[in-house]
Amino acid sequence: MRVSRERAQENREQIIETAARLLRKHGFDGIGVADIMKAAGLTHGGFYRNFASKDDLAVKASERAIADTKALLKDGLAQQPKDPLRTLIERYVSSAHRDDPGSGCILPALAADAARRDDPALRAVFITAIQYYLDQIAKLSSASPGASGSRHPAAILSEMVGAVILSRVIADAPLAESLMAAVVADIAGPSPEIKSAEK
Amino acid sequence: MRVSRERAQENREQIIETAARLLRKHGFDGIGVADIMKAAGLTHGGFYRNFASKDDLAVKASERAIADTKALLKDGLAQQPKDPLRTLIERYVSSAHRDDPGSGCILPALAADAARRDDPALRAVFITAIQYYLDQIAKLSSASPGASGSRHPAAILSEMVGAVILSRVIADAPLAESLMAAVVADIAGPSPEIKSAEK
DNA sequence: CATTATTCATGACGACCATCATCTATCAGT
DNA sequence: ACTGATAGATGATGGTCGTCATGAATAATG
Repeated sequence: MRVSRERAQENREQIIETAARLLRKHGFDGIGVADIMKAAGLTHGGFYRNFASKDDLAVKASERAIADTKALLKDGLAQQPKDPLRTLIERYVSSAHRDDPGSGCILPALAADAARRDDPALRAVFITAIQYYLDQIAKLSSASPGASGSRHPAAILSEMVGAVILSRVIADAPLAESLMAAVVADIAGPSPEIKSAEK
Repeated sequence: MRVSRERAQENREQIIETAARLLRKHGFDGIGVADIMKAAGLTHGGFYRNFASKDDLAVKASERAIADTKALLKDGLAQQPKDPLRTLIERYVSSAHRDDPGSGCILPALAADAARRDDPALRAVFITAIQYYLDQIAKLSSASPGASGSRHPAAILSEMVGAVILSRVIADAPLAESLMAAVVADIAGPSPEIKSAEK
């Protein structure tokens, strides 16, 4: 059952895309190769022609997930150019992000899983993601009129990641909403509406 | 192969203790019932007389892990009564905690895993842990001379949890050390030695 | 001391896992 | 059009998983 080169490449992309979603949703150990292939519209047979191992796919899927997240962030910032740090935080620490780990940042979704494997390639991907966020936060901080100009980017990133993870365990409970609101206000300052109302 | 009631109870405790350690270290899906039992000095046969399922053990092991952490925190605070918030943060966001998830807080170790299961009992355990930390931080914040008196406890807890998770992916790299240092300083203010040197 | 109850070991069960061998159909190059 | 290469389907492999049935050995009970 051979298929055109072009189509084979599309299939490969589809596998990575699907894996990026399912691995973030179910964890590295929570989803199998066969299920990923089925979700990608294929059978498990062709897997090892495309990837050396499941771990190999995990690396490539994580890279893809980061690339997607970067693009998403770029779009978001372009849409709301003023107070970009607030825009980042409000999108990151949100119920939308909490409820859809499959298309969210890999750090809250998979960092704990990645930390348990001693796969240097996988770790490198996550370190790259962290560095990216640190750079981005540093840049946005200096360009923002917010209250957190002086905080270290590592502190802000830690807070963002922790908030999403905690809100995901809490799930629907109101505690999650108040936690997220507290974190957003802590990083970006009180919301502009409130600030103007106080005047 | 019957054993005294007392001994049976000890075995049960041993299983929970061992599970608390191994689950935190390897994740819920990273370690099996047989391995846990073996590490506890038993075979896998007697497991289902003690626990209804592996999920049941996960709940009880998580509860145990929290209880141990509470005791550890209490001891730590008793040893260094001044500036208790700083004491908490310095112990929580440390390379010792980063390098030994098996005896550390369940939140960075297992919250992401717990968030993926829809086991209300397990979630409840984690929510209890979060509430405990929030209460504790609120109490210690007001009793501390540090700079973070006005921050919301949820913001501080998120930052602590995120910092430990991120430092675990980064592992040995110097980036982890600088991240942890930044977070400690962010929450507890610059270290007292530095502060006194500035005078 | 005899009987009963119960803890744990041995072993098996079906399900799932990652991985690979083989085969088939069809694309790519001639 | 013919032929070799190859993507992907089918199916098997050995291993591991959670769970349970059985049995042996001994503590608890009378």
